[in-house]
Amino acid sequence: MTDVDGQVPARSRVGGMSRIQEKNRTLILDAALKEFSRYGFSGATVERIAAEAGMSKSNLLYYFSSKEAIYTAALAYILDVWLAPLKTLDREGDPATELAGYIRQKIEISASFPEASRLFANEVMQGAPKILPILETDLRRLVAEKVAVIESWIADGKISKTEPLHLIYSIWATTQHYADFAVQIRALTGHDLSDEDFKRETERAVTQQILASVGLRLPEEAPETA
Amino acid sequence: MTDVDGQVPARSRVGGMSRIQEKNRTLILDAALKEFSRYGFSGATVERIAAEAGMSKSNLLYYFSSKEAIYTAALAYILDVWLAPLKTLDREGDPATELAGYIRQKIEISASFPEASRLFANEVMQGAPKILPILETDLRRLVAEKVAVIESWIADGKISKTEPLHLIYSIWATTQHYADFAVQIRALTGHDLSDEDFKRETERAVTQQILASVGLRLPEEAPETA
DNA sequence: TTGCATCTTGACCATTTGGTCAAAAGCACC
DNA sequence: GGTGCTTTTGACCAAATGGTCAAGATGCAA
Repeated sequence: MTDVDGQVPARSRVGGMSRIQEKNRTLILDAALKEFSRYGFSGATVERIAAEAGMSKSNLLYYFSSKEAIYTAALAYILDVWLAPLKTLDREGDPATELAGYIRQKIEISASFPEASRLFANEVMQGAPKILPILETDLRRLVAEKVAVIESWIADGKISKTEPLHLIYSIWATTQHYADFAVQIRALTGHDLSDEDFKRETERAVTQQILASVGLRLPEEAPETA
Repeated sequence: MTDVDGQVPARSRVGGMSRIQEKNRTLILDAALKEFSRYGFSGATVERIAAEAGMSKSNLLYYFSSKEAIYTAALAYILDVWLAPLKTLDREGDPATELAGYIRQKIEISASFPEASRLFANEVMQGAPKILPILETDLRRLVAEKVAVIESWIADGKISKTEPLHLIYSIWATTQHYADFAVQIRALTGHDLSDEDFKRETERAVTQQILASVGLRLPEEAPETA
């Protein structure tokens, strides 16, 4: 996770921060996520973030030394969540199940943290000024690893011949699309991933499509928890 | 195309504008496209757009009354290009050829006007403040029409049963991804759609994937023009 | 060349906004 | 209740930026 941090006021309880600090930093990061994802870095204002977090601008700047520091911290705040699903792709597992699981997680995140998706998209679209280093190291390594997994599936004849990178890109693209372009989708259909039915249908459609592209079919639905 | 316009200085040659006006408006719109797609609406500065267009800020504001007017005009400037490919989907044509053609056009645009793609993505991600009305009318109508086309293909047994909307979304998502997330892709692979080989490979991979999802295979490559 | 509309610009203004600072309010511990 | 840290805030500042304006340059028809 390289440098990415947001400076903590001077001497804090060793190994952690005070209750107040912890609470406020979280409040701020949540507000920042909302603001930055809605308006982008330049469009966001520190004042509004502070208001959303329920404190004065000065106080916010007591916790984070600058707008940039808030932004960077917000990015770091979501990055783990963002990358976690890919890490679960397991070479030993059944490809259909693995891919379906990955897609389910991605869509779940698009549904529950659309702001995270948009923040990330925004950052990358602006040229990834803050996280390019991470993309070039951590993400690159992770992706290379998973490309190898997919290649092993191909080699074992478990899925049809495919360009692993493009497979990954299209999973990213399709799943994130429902968060990033939610407004457009809503304008066209009135639906939204916050709509349970639409979410289920989306997950099914995306999964079916991706699996078909590597010659697989939908795995059996996991029976309801009942 | 609803309202979307950018005000022309007072009395102009009936039915058109002077040479200078035409030239400068184009210069400005090109510069604006670059700037807005790179920094988003708020992050863009009129000064920089003017510089890029090779004129003073005051002069730019002689042609467009405000930053917002430039932005709106830039959106209108790209909107046609943006929507054109979908219009070509022909019910009478062969589904594999039609879809492949559509995908080719989308990727072509992602490659040659990545700024257009990013500008559009940016606008939609910010809640489509300017073009929501267009999405809800023109785009909605166009999409409904093409959904019907796809449904007719399904009814005729030409492609396998699919959710037409999701099919369209995934074509949008995958093709635009290569423009919007170009930086990320470059960070991972060093490649880019400006790379002819990579572009060809991408087009092939995306087409293959989309076609497979509806039970089709790649149509024969059109032989080289030789 | 003159006269007029178009075009172009620098000086200027008001507002927004990121960030500083010193002082006040809380709070914990003796 | 005093002492010293942490937390909180309003007043304030400087830079950036969108937009105005009056004056000057340019192009063009007669």
